[in-house]
Amino acid sequence: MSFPVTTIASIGAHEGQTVTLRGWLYNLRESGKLLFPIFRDGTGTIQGIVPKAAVTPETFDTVRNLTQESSVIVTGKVRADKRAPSGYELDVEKVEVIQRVPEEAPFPISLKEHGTDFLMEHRHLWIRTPRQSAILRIRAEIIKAARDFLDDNGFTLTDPPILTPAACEGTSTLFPVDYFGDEAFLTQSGQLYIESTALALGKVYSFGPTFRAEKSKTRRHLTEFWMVEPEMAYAGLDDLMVLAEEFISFIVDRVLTRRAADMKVIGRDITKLETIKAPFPRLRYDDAVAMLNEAHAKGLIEHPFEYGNDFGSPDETYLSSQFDRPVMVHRYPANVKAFYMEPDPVEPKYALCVDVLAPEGYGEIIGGSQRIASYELLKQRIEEHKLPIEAFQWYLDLRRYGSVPHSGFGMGIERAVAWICGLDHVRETIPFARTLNRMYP
RNA sequence: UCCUCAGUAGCUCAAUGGCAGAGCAUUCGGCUGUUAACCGAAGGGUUGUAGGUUCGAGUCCUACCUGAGGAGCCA
Repeated sequence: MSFPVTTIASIGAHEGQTVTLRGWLYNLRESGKLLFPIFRDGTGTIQGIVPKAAVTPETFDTVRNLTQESSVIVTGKVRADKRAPSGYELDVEKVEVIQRVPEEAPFPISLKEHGTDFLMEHRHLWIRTPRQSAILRIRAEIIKAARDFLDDNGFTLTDPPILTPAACEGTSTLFPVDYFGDEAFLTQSGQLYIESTALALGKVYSFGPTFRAEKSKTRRHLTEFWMVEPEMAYAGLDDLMVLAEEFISFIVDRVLTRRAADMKVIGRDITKLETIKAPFPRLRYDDAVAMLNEAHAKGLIEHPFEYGNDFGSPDETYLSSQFDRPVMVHRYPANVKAFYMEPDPVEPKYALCVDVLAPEGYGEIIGGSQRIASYELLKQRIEEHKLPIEAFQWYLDLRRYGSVPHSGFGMGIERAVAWICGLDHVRETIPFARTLNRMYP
């Protein structure tokens, strides 16, 4: 006799029915002749109950001798129970053991606390725990939401190359790779390439991995991370800021709607996300500097801010803490920003750029700008930054043939996930984080 | 690259310069409603590496290794 195979996430639809679950033993508690095995199947966890009097001696012994993370196929009857955290329990009738974890080499991740190094060393197993699984499901939802938003708003996915001949921006440190005897680099941004696809297709985006060889050791940095980068032809900075705030609002709303159970598992305070609705506050760089100076005068931030610099991490944290939703800081001094950014026609010392700072101290999650449309100005900027002009001829072509105002931004997926999940480090936002000191597993 | 901190049982951590300890995990026993269950017992150690000071070093000193947090840089 067989029963429908179901998932724990949808177990409520089978109340009163006998179902089969395929998963693993998460934990086992025992009270005399009662066993309480907790099963997980990748969609959630559910507690089973096995009274000695209700099953065969063989089934009772099998369950009693199960070890953490042994793989099992369980058949039982779904019963609503107020005592259960999820509202349901499983009256176990039959257990088939697929592989029993031997006790002399037990599953390393216990239910107690572990240190960061140990957990990262066992990341391939750590991801089985409820909290980590929930984060990975939320990450998937954020990516899907980002892509759905762009797909449904007329953007075409265009994949830029990952192997590139030279630095896109000439600033970040790149990972070199041997390319049949020549030197190539892993991409640090698809932007220059999607500028060209935007002039071909109008509105485009890329979604893919990005590599930075900088020796950053902070909670906000990975050497390999994922970015989503929309780019729009015939669009200026104001259009870009509207896109950014609607994009983020959509993603947050989608996560709150579809991943509420996972947000509960990780203990995220969602009242801090329910306020995330467009429009977002807009703050000129100069006004942000004024806020920082005022904060320093009141002793709220340690170091005085020197006009003309880019914001440091403590500065971003202070600025974002002043708002209940992401704040868009725009029009930075052109000389601290990338060579390709369009100067403000009103005051050319400012760049038509925007950084979106996430609330709660999560820092910059989006950086974007209107791109220089003029051939002469772009050529001049490339020369000023001492970039190899030959490598940028194709990029200059975009300004030779039908140049138009165009704009785009990049959003770091891991920083967005860290913010939305309320995590204290981006290493938990991706299945296998690549950091300065870690390549294993 | 710089600054700060850490490294002791499988894991998380104690130990005034004076016998190497606890909780969890594992094994055994007990408990019919447990929620990181609880109670009892057992096994489990080259104190990151190398050198030094000392009657005596997990503890003090020097160098190195590994990791963490932060700065810079960035998303």
